[in-house]
Amino acid sequence: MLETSMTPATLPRGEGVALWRQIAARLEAHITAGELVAGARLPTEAALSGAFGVNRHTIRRAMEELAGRGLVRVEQGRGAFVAEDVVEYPLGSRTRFTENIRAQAREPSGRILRMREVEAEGRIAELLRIRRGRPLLVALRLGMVNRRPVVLGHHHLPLHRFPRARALLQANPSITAMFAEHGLQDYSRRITRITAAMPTAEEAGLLEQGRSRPVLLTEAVNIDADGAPIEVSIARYAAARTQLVVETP
Amino acid sequence: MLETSMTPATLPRGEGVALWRQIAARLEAHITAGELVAGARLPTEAALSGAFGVNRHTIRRAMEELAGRGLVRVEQGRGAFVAEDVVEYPLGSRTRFTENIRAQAREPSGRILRMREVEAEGRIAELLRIRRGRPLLVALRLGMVNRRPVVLGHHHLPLHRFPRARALLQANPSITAMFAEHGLQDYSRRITRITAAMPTAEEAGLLEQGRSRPVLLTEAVNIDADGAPIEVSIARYAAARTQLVVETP
DNA sequence: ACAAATTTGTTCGTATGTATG
DNA sequence: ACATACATACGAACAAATTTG
Repeated sequence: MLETSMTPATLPRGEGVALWRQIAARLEAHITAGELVAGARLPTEAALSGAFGVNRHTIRRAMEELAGRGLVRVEQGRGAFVAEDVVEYPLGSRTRFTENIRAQAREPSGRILRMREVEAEGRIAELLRIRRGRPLLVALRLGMVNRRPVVLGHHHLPLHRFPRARALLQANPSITAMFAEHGLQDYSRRITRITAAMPTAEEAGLLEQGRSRPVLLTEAVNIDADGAPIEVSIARYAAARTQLVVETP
Repeated sequence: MLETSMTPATLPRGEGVALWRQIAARLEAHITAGELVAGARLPTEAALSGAFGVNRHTIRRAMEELAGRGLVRVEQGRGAFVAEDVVEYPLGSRTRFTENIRAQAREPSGRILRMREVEAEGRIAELLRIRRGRPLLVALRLGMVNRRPVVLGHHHLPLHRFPRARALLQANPSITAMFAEHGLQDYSRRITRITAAMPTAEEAGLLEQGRSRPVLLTEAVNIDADGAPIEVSIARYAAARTQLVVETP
C-alpha cells in the first residue's frame, strides 16, 4: 500500500524543490500509476505527515495543489479521496443526461429533491414564451453519476402543457420520461448560456463539494419539434467533476 | 461622490410616491448617468439610510428593486456593486473575439502580456497533432471589452507553421490577423471544453476580479480549412462578466 | 488559527395611510 | 361608519458572509 512504498521518509531538503511539491508529485505518481483507484481514500494527513516526516501543513499544501488540479478531493471530517474522472457533458441539440452518461460507460441516476408550483414571471416566462402568471412546476433535481452528485438543476415546466408532470416526476425522476408520457417523443436543446459562480452552502452540500469550489451555471431552453419552448432549466454543475463540451461540426 | 450629490436628504414624503421608489430612481439615475461606473461599489446600506434619512429597510427595498432589474448586484458581507454588463460570447465554429464584441456594440481590445517559446508536450502536442518537442509559441493574451479585461488566454501556436507569429503578435495582438498574415484566411473552432476554477492571484489581478470569484476555464482547438489543428488556447474568462452561449440550430 | 470589524440577510414587532367592500 | 387587506415605513436584534489584523 501507500505507506510501504512511500515511507522512504527522507525527502531532499533545501535543494530548490519545496517539500510540498515533492510530496504532491509522489502522490500524483501513485494516483496516475493506478495504485490508488478513483474514489479510494488517501491516508489521513496525520499519517502522511508522519510518513514523510513533515508538518501537517506541508501535507495540506500538497493536498491543496492536488485538489486544485482535480486529482484528489478533500472532504472535511471524512478524508481525502482520489478524484473521480471528469464527466464529459456534450452540449448539442440532443443533450440528454442519461444517454450521455451511459455512453461514457457510467451509471446515471437522479433524484427529485423538491417540487413546487409557482406563477411564471420575468425571465423564465419570457424564455418559455408564456404570459406571466401561468402556472409552472419547478422541480429541483439532483443528477448523479456512479452515485456521486454532479448536477443540480431547477427545471421549469409549464403545467398547462405538462399537467401530470408532478405525479410523473414523483414516480420517475427523468425529465425525458415525463415528456414522453405527455406524448412528446422528441425535443432538443436550443440555447445554453454558461457562466460560473460560487455555490450556496446548500448547493455545495448537495453537490458534495467544498464551498470554495465553483460551479458551472447553465441556463438552457429546450424546445419541441415545432420550436416551441417546453422547459427552461437552470443547472449547477460541480465544476471539479464536469466538463461541458461544445463540438462544432 | 455619491454622498454629495445625493445628500439632499429630504425626500418628499406622503406625496404619492413611495420613498423606496424615489431612492431606487435616484440610484438608477446615478448609474445610467455613468457617475457610478460598472463594477463600482455603492455606499453601504447604513451610509445610504443616513444620507437619505430613511430606515435601512427602505434602502434595502430600493436595492431589491435594482437588483431584480439587474442594475446592481448585492453580495452578503461585501456590499452592493453596479452590475457590469455581461459579454455574450457565442461558441460557434466561427468564434472570433473581435468580431463578436463589435457585434455587441462594444469596443474590443487586446494586449500580449508574455510570449515564450517552448517544446510541444503532452496534451497540447496531442491536440495539435504534432510530435513532442516541436517548437511552439505560447502567447499570453489579455482580451478586453470597453477597456475592462475579460479573458486571459494562453495561445499555443506551432512555430513551424507560423514562423513569424512572434513578431506579428508583437505588432498587432490579434490572433486572427496573425493567421491572415501567414496566408490563413479562414479557420474554425472545432471543440471547446468548459469548466470552472478559482483564479491564481496573478490571474485575478490581470482580470481585475477578486480572488474569491471563479473563472470560466476553456480549452479550445482551432483548425484550418483542411481540418488540421492550428492553435490550442487555454483561456480564463472573468465569470462575472462573461456568458458563453451555445446555440444549436 | 483566531478574533474583530464590517456589511448584508432575516425575523420579529409596531405604526400609518390607502383602497376595498 | 366599520372591518379588512395591503403596501409602506420604522426599530431592534440577531444571523451569516467577508475582510482584515
